[in-house]
Amino acid sequence: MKTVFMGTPDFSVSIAEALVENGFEITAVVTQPDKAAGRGNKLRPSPVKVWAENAHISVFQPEKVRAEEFIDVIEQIKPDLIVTAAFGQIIPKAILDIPEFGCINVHASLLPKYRGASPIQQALMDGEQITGISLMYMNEKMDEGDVIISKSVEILPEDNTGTLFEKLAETGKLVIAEYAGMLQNGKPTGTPQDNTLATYCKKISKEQGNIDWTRDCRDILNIVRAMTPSPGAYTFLNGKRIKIISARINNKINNENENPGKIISDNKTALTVLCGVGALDIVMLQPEGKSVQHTKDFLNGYKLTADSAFERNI
RNA sequence: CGCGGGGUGGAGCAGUUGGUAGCUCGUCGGGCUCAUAACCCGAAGGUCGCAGGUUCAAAUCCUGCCUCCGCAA
Repeated sequence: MKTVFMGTPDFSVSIAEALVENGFEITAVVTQPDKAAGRGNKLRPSPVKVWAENAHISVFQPEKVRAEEFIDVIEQIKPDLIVTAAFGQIIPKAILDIPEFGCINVHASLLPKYRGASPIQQALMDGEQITGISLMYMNEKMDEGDVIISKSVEILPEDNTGTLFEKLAETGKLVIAEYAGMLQNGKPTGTPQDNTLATYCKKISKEQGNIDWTRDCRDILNIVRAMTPSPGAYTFLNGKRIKIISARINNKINNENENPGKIISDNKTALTVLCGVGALDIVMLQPEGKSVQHTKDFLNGYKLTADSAFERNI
């Protein structure tokens, strides 16, 4: 099965690996152009590009896949199948019509819920307890095509975007394997989505990680989970930015608080922050310029005072 | 050349008018206790990121490099 793979981040790499493991012949990989990123603004290739180069697969990085020249490229390759996973661009009909087995997309949610750019983060932010992987045929709309396989994944209270990402990547591999099996009987058929149940998620922004301590502790915890490990949930202490990596609901404080953000600590092991409703026990955090550390270690070197409090702005 | 912070015993930090290093936690041993993650006593553990330079003397000053991290894009 001559396949063209399109994807960009680590999640896509897992899917690409699964394709190879299941006997798909990836003849070309399409990924986003290198961008100046990170410290020093150096050009960084996407994870998928790195993977493809190591596997000696030719890489295409079109600025826009709808460009004529790129469509010509795909026509020349004449793939039997195109697979996308977190690619980041809508594929034009001219390309969708090329492969005999169609264009399929691996999406990290149980469609029709969470169509769009950040299904994993949004599910966590909403406090969902279940999500999953959907394998679907692509059409010209975003994540609206017929679903071929849908596999659910449980979200645990301690999950964050990082851990859920890994679980979904694993599940994605299983889905690919299942799909490979279905191909034995010809082109699989999909089931149309119920558009009335559809929900959408936008790309998340860094500003969403700026913790508003006046909110309910459950909401704040969900934001922390959704924003970790990247781009991170943060707050400020004495003008210094501190990332909250993980936290737990403090089950001794359930009431509304007058001074959200206030820190209650024994300066030894516990660091509790009052929220609008309830409170959170910080488990791991990361001070500006420092590495991730346990609350206990943080308290060891940073002595708090009785009126220490987290603030929303500097 | 985007801006900035840091690399000191296992961990988190202090120590920059230069004089071979200190705190808290942890670890190990002992004690107290019905018991303890609590308390008391004691011990081990560091060529202060690397390489040069200045100096009688550098963790502390200068130069170069490596490396970790925050912000911005």
